Amino acid sequence: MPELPEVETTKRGIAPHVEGRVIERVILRRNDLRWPIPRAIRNTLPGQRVDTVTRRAKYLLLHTQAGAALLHLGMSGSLRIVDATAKPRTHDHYDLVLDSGKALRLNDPRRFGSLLWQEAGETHPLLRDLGPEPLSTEFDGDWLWARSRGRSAPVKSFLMDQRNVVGVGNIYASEALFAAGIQPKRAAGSISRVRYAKLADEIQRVLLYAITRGGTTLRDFLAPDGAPGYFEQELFVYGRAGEPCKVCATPIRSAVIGQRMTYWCARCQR
DNA sequence: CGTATTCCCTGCACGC
DNA sequence: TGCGTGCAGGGAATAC
Repeated sequence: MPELPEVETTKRGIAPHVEGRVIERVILRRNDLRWPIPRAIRNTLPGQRVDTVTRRAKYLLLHTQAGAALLHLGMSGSLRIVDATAKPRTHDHYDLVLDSGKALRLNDPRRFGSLLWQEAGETHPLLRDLGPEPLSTEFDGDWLWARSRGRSAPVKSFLMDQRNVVGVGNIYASEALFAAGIQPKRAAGSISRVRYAKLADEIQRVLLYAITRGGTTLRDFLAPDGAPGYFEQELFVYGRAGEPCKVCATPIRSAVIGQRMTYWCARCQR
């Protein structure tokens, strides 16, 4: 399940193969993923040169003179650079065929991913209301603190709301809250400025660490498998219900918060 | 406006 | 061995 570190790793993996290349043609093996694939992907994108590849939240943007293709991996998507002639496998939904003889190919079994189009000079509606990038300078504890005043929702749900900060998915929300010693069910508005400073730091630390780890597998973008950005044995709470806390040995608890499974240590997190 | 719930989809773990 | 069931998850849409 790609979270921000995986998407960032994917960006770094594909950029050298895609930037400066012309997309010669687009092969769509179905007309929709999460949403219908817009006409411009078929009509406008072919023939365009990709100037840069950037990331916004969990979207990858392939920028061209005419506009940008927006690629989202959903929860099961992965992108690989393949030979354009390579036979597609099950769930290979589209190819962006490059003038290098390679193709950028999406595989996405659950089809929660998307392929959208943003006209040059415009911002796609789905990107309009997004909060700050967690690794940017505009994101810090004061931002979270100010945004959370008067909010009764659990801090974990608050963190996963893309309007407050983007890219903090289910795994990293649990992990960052553990690292900051904050109980995930606590109302967002009841947490002090000082504790939000710690939380913001931990969010950045956890994400940066995962990106570092993902970076070690960048070469695999030309190989069959994707690149995980984290390793199970390095998780402190996620997926460890009933197992001993790695810090204090108290059994890790779990509960559904905001329709998402959440893990925490009742002793380390208050 | 903020919060809670529903929905999309498939692979996999699990129980019989 | 095979089948049915339930669950997971990003996040927009919908309901309240």
